[in-house]
Amino acid sequence: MVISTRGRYALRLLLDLAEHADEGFVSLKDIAGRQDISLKYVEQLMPQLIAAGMLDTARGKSGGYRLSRPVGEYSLGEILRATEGSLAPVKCLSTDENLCPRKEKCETLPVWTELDRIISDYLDSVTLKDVIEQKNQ
Amino acid sequence: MVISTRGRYALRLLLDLAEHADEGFVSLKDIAGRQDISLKYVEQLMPQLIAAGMLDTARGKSGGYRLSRPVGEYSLGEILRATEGSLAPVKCLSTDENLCPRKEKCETLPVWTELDRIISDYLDSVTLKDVIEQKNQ
DNA sequence: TATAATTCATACTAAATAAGTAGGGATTAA
DNA sequence: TTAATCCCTACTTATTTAGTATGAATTATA
Repeated sequence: MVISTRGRYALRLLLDLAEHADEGFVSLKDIAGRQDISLKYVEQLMPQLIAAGMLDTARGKSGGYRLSRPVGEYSLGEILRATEGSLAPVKCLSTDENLCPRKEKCETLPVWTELDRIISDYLDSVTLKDVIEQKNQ
Repeated sequence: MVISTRGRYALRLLLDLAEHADEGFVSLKDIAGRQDISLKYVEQLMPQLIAAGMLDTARGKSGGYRLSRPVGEYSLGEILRATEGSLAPVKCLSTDENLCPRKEKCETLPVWTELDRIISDYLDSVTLKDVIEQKNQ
């Protein structure tokens, strides 16, 4: 799995926000309810999305979240990278670079690198807007 | 991670066999030694590769393994699917299909389906021969 | 100004998966 | 006959994923 629950939930959460963009700040409770996801779990995804500059927030009563940009300006790559940390399909490519001692002579590394590029290219090319309009293929 | 140690090891193992194809049956001990992988761990990958018809084996003393086809006829997709079980980038796509109750109405499913297709297409297009000749890009 | 609804922060727990070990049986060339 | 090999199954450990729990800080609103 390149993409775990964190990334999938984050995406659904941003889509929900996009679809309720006219309602001002939307509370996580509402989103979690609609999306049928644990409130407490989703709360943990927020800091990373905020750090990535994807959301405006309002604290306190009647607070909530709001997209900070037009929906066409969120790529899935950005969203998933923010929540997953990495989209690398093999361990060799993620975490710290000097991990694998075979790196230099490894015959398979070029394949992983290319696969990684293909995955990233695709996910970077699709935006929230595309998903909402179902222009994914 | 789409691809875990199992798949990476299996690939290296088949590459090693390809590069020693002129030596007849090659023992796992030799391969594991050269590739610096635990013999006992690699032994567990073999049944799946054999079941997939990728190898000829000889049991008993001076036995071992041998590729059963020309190197150009092994795609990485086949190798990795045999050892990993699935190459699906999200859980929604693998295991049993009726897993997710949101399946019907899910807005994100088309993206995962397309990503899955892209990954499979690439891995199915590269063969052991390509890797050996470093024609991966 | 009190209160209830919210975000925000941190720690903990449980479940699942990945990775590796271990022991020994079956087979067969030498 | 023996040593080297494949083959089979069970167990163990480490890592990651997923989810719970507690509660402090903030703020609109009654």
